[in-house]
Amino acid sequence: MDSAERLIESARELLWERGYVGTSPRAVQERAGAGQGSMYHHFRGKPDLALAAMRRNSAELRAQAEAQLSSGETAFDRLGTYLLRERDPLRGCRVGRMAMDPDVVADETLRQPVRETFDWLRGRLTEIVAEGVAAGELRAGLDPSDTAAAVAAVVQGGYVLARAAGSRQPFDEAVRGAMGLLDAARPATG
Amino acid sequence: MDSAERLIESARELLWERGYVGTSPRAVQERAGAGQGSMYHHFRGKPDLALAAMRRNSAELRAQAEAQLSSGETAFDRLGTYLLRERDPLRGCRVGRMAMDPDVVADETLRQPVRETFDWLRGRLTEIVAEGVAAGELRAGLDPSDTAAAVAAVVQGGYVLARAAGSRQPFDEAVRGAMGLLDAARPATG
DNA sequence: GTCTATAGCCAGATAGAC
DNA sequence: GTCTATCTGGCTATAGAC
Repeated sequence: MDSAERLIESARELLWERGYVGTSPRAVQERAGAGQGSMYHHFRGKPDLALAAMRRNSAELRAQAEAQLSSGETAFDRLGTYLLRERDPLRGCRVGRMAMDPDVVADETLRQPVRETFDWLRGRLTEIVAEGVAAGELRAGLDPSDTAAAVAAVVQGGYVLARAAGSRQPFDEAVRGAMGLLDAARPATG
Repeated sequence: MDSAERLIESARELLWERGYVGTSPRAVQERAGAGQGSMYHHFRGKPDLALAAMRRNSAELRAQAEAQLSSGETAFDRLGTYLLRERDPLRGCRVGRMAMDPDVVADETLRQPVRETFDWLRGRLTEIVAEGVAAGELRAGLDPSDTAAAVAAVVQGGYVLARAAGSRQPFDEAVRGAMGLLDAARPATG
């Protein structure tokens, strides 16, 4: 693994742990075992390196989510696979975390990978809910787009509750709660 | 309003806008129109001032939430009042934001007001869901604690989605989605 | 209570040697 | 490509005068 690669990987980790504001080029270099000169040779500066790291984080998240969202027979199963997948709630979401960072949100370029990731996720969830409704598996009154946003929000909000509590319990409760509500929206049981 | 008061108010605003890591004592002093000496006379340092500001943010949030959670005839109405209350999603939550801050989460003292706020909120929501279930207004299978966590998470996650999108739309969708799912959990309509 | 001075360290970046 | 030197300025805090 060359220097540029190690710098990106280190930036990925630090952005996840400490956010954009809390991550310094110095700290990234140190973790990567690279010097100042190396970093500024490969990247224009902090925003440039962070962008490369964030794009990789986004791609990774999307690949994982897609795997879960396409796994399961029914729409309800696929939503369940996504919601109940094993996560580390106290670590939070490596992409969603960036949305709380003032310097990321203020910069259109830096925000782009974050925006695209969640646009895609909500779109994908919307499709699945719509399939469920079309198949009569979820009640007809359910708005696919709204329901999809709620599902995505439960996961992101679950991270907030878990980190606030210092325990994964609120996260687990929140996703179970979402599953319970989705279950209530099944005509067969509702 | 004296200096100490202005410092706390300025810290409140900056913590909301930029988080703990992104807020410097210098910036707080500048916004408050107070000097170094004044700040370090009234507070031991950055953590001490931040703690005072966070406690006030927590108290304010709790008072607002309690007002909404006690407004409405039925449990379903009270949850609706809470979820659909007017918010500024792009600004995010002044308490939940702190849960994403590494230096806050790492320090038990700083995390305390954040933890207490969400412990209280989830507890309060749990009571309301339990009342709804007991009254036959929400289906019996619904777990009060899990459902409460899901409701709280939708709001916190809605902020993440809105800030990622640069638009309040995903937030509004998420809370409408949550309302739709709660509606599906009413025996009368489900 | 508030001011100014001072301190040591870090952020973020540039320049030029190798 | 990577190194070291250097720069400006901000962070967080302390000390002592007023």
